[in-house]
Amino acid sequence: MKATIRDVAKLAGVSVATVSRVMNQKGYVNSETEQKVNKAMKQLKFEPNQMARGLAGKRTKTIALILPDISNPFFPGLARGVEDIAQYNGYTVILCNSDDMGVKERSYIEVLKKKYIDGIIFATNNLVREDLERMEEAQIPFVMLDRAPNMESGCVIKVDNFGGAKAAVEHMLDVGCKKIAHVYGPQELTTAKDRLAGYEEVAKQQPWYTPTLMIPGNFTIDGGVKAVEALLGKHPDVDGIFAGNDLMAVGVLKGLKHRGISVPGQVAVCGFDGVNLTEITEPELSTIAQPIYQIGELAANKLIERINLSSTHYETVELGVSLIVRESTQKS
Amino acid sequence: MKATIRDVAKLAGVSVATVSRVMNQKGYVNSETEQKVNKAMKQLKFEPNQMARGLAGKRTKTIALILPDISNPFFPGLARGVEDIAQYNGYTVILCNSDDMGVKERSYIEVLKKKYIDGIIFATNNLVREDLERMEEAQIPFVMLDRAPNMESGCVIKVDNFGGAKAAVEHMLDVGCKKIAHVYGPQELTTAKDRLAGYEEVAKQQPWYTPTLMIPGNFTIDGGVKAVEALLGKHPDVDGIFAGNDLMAVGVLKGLKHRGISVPGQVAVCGFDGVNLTEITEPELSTIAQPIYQIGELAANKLIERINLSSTHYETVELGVSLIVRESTQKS
DNA sequence: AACTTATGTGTAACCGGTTACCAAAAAGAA
DNA sequence: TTCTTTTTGGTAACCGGTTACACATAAGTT
Repeated sequence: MKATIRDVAKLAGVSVATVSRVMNQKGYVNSETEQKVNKAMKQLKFEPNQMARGLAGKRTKTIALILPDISNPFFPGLARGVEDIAQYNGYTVILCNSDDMGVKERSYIEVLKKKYIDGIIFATNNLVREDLERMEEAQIPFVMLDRAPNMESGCVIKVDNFGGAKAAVEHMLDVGCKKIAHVYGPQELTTAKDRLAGYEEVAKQQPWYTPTLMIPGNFTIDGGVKAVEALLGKHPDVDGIFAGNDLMAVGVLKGLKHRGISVPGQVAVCGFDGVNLTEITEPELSTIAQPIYQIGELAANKLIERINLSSTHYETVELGVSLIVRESTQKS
Repeated sequence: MKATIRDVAKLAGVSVATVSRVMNQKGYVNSETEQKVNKAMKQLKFEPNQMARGLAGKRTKTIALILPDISNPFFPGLARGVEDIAQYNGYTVILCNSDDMGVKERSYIEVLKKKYIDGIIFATNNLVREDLERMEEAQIPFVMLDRAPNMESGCVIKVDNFGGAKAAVEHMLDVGCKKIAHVYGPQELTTAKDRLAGYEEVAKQQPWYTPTLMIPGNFTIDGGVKAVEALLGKHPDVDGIFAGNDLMAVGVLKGLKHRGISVPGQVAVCGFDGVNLTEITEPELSTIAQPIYQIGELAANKLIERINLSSTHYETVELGVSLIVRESTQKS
């Protein structure tokens, strides 16, 4: 039925080793022989069995992307970046949703190990040091997104959350806000923590600064809605809200709308992430955009680089973010 | 390093065949022997190498999901449904973005074949009959989404696009619309075609019906925006627009906003699909919701069923859609 | 001419499972 | 007691590649 390397060898009148050498461009092969082999491969429509290759050579040309939830609007773009680069380099990507649960992540790692995956990209935050160490032992290259760099190996890709948050608050001051609140995400996440820190850095310099202007929002739309309630109770006079991510910013918009407060007229709103949905809200949301797609690309590129070089040295890359000004902060 | 089946056999004092039998619960094994083997497996932390299993047994416990673009808001939910079911059944899913290009899809199929994937879910529409036939020959089970059923094998999952479109138009008539336009998607897609047909079915009965009320919109936000321009030129008096999908509905909303036309006051708008972003527009969008997540689940379940039964008979399942009424059609 | 070194190709073991086939012991039937 | 039939378990081939090692020639050095 399907041609094997031995069929090709027989047809070309050479040994399997030679065929293998031709396929993989490895070792010495006389160019005439090579022609013969190539012709035989064409003729038999030979397709090397990846399974067999994997077994013998320990390479599967498959990587995995573990993320919390592909339904979260932040991740499709990232996944797309990863997939495009993977595809370009002949890799295939396995998608894993962990719902941000450590157990699920660990169980995925086990499965992936058994499948001899070549490497893993973690867009999650629940693995403890120990888990990562086990990855190293198992010699599985990996890259992490938005992690605190407390390892001696592995690659971490992050964006300038601190700087981005500062830029957001400064921008809001620029457009004339006199009292800016911050709705922050889960503090176990470095991203959320850094953004909060960025807010505080700038806010602390302001006369209106007070800790109760910082409200938890859980990184969800609903969290944003609730945060507005909580906030307006204590500070009916806020005129700017910086949300720790776009989802919460959308929630904030909803909450304000519900209260009959106009945006940006009475309150300016700024998000963080730059997901597509910031363009379809009314008003459109100003936001600190992360280069989401590029992060995916970079992660995949770094991973593939590590796979090829079987290098494991610690490395961290920080990408910049950019302020995108839209209607939600046009106070003038 | 890693324990193999032979290590286990040696430790348990049995043969590899017995170990394999225990692992796979196949053939006769004395329960005492089984205990011994299980103990040995525990002790050595034996993890069967999936690669080897695949090579020998032709099963990889991996399925693929080929879709146009995971960044399109319709697909993350679908992918999530697929992944959840796959995961539950011990399968792993490979994600492939085809950008709706036949070439890419075909090239993916080739790659996936080489990787001995167990089955494929197509959420795309560019494969010709010939391609599908080749899949059958290769004995790869597959299920398709929203395809015209012109095959004698394969599983097709679809939703009631025709009925949904009718329901949308009827709903708009109910709320008092006197002239309803339709922005339709690419007619190569059965989904778009069926929705257009559904619109026509109801609209034709109305005194205001005229073909120029049907405008192409390309299934994109921008297409929706442009469609509004085109439409308002010819029919400044429309008071209802039914968009063939939510993305275009969002575009329509944007276009109307730009023209200073109020929704739903002057014009009611209804979308189709039920993607999340319909909840964050202003006003929130009424839409015909597809059970997106469930479609993914069903597709995965059907595929796995086919893999297990190696059945190939033609089958088509149609799911219902539901009208979700939100602000954009509350004319009263 | 004698000795290296580079080039070209084949043999066979190996990766780690699955399974067809065979043999022996235990249980049941005649 | 003897002859099936059912259990139980081992041997070894096989899946389809990769690659260490051996061997033969050609080319380059002294």
